[in-house]
Amino acid sequence: MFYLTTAIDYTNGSPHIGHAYEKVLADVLARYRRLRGDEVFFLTGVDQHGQKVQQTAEKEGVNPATFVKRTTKKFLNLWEKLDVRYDGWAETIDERHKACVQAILTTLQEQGQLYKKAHSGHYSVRQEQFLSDRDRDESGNFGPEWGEVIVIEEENWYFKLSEHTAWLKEYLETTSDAVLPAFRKAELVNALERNSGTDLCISRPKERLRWGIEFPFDPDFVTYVWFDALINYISFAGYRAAEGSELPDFSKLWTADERPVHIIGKDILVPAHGIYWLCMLHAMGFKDEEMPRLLVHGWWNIKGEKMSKSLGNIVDPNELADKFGVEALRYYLVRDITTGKDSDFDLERLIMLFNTELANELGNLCNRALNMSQRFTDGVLTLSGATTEDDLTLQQSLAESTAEYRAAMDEFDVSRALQAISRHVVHCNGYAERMKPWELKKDPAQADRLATVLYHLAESVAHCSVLLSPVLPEAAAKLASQLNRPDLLDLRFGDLSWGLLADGHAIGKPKPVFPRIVIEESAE
RNA sequence: CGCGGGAUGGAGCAGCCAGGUAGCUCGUCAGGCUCAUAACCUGAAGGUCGUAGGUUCAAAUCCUACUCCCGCAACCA
Repeated sequence: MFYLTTAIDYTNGSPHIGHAYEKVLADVLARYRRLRGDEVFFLTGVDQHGQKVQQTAEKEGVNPATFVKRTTKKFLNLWEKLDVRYDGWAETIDERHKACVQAILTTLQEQGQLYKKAHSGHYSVRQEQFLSDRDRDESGNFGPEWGEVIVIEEENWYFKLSEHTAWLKEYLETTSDAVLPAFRKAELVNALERNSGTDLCISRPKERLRWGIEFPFDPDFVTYVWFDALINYISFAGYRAAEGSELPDFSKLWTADERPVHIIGKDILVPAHGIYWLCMLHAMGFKDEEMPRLLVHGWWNIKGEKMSKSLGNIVDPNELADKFGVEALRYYLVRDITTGKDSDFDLERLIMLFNTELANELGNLCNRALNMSQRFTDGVLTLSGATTEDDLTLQQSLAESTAEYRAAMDEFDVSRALQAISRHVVHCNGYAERMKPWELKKDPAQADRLATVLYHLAESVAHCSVLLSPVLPEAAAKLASQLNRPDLLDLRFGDLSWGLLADGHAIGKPKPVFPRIVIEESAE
């Protein structure tokens, strides 16, 4: 079983292009693994507790539960719109999740992994948070943005993180695929060296934060982010689930032979996932070979700058999907970035990539191939002709592209996989140009040759539609249906050998699947 | 000596981990084709791979130093 998760999004605002990227990437990988024939469980969801939610809800004069329901809906709607198909949906206000968190806390408490300690420090009454030296301005004072700053003492629960960092270091050093890509691991290891010896504060007193999960053995406290949000990866996978919870069977999802993959952004690797989460799992008794692999993706920047609310350059995925189509957006998000690195979000590139690679190259290939079959052979494919060098080269091109596609996808490099498809598409267009079926049809003596050429083109389209299906499920379905073989999408990777289309198969009528994006008004 | 990323023809990128003719897309220029979504195909111009050293028969790729840009300390994938 391939168990794939994403970070869960904080329900304090609206989803932006980065949220969409992560989920589309996960969806593509999940669909690809299904294509490979693997059993897949894809979990995503939302993080609904915490102070920010509590504050924003108060500001808007609603209770946090209502507020959270409203923002959660925005994410749910977006995933539906973008065709993100998950198997499990995590909401941290879910009672089953709370029960799991509390069970884990109880066990760790019994095992002596938690302790209570008083901490005194500078506290901003306005911002409702403790301040550190980093929050001081140049002159060493806390600026007016913090309002009244007082010194208070507060008790909290701590997790003995320091008892696990030695293990973590060893684990990271001996596990090559603990963090991908490799340079992210280097970052994590360095951070670990600087940062060991301290424990992790995991609670907030209720008078400060009500909107959270109550400590089972100390009802004056709620958990603070780590022992809540991070737990979602196991709570919704059925870890310590009660009878009749309708959650999955944890022992089947979380296995050593196919370790889970967590897709996360680069910002939450250090320290949240790379240190806290792995140490938490270790404390719970997870073995090295059960540790999740962390697939760390980069960010979409805007003209070289970070996307942020304060800069006002947030890109809204809803708008893009409405304007250019879901398929164009999905394609762009996984095509124009190398998994792990940052990329620049550029509308012109979105349009350019869709128009050239999908509309012009692939779309046009499909359209011309099917159209010629319809016009020249009444849509019936036949295999009677002899196979020439050109035909074999095309078949080889397809085989190579398919292999490259697979290798790239297995390394989570969707962009490279898509380029491999493109390479074959271009080969096919060149093949059509050289074979000139439109000339062959003028000579009745060439009927067999014509049929062979058209078959090679149609067969290529069939393969491409299958390969494309993880990224563009809707377009793939349209292509398969135009080929009169909607069942193509039920195929597995291993079925992809030459000859998907049978002798005598009648294809359907072509209709452009990727209409070019034309920018009418240059306004904006 | 904080940590990390980036610097490759006009633009955007890949290649670097496992050295061996510098690759892709867009753009430009010149041809060709007409089955097709003004789509397709062919060819050309354009790069001393940030700088300076080093290792090597051989360096974009490994090592050292340096320069510039961007992140990590603010909401945020």
